[in-house]
Amino acid sequence: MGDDIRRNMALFPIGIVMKLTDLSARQIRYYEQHNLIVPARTSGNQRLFSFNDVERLLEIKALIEKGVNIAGIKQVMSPVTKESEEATVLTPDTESKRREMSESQLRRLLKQELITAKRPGQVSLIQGELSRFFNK
DNA sequence: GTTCTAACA
DNA sequence: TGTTAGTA
Repeated sequence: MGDDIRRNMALFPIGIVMKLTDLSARQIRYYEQHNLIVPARTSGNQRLFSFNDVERLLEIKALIEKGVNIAGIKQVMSPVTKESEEATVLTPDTESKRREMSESQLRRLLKQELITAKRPGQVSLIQGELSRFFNK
């Protein structure tokens, strides 16, 4: 994937990201403090977001709207890793690798369900279930 | 005019 | 989370 460089290119300032994601600057900065996103900085210390950052913010927004708190989002979203592929490949222990695989698959499934679930009647149920795992 | 950090009548 | 203050 040589296209990654484009998606990771830091391009827009927070003002544009606000319109793109419909999130407040306060929220965007807050999510950064919790390492949900790691935008680049200009020499003047101003944030520069990439397409990847915007996508992550949109996922975060979707989860927030589902009633998931920061703690929950941290567990559902994969941490900001740039060479996650390498880390996985370099794992020599086959067993631990399998365990990590199933865990990441679980996270992906859960995230998909959270973002997909759109039925009003089930949202509250999902929120209730999530609180058992994430609220602590 | 925009963004940044820190803080709260 | 909003919002305001004082800068850069």
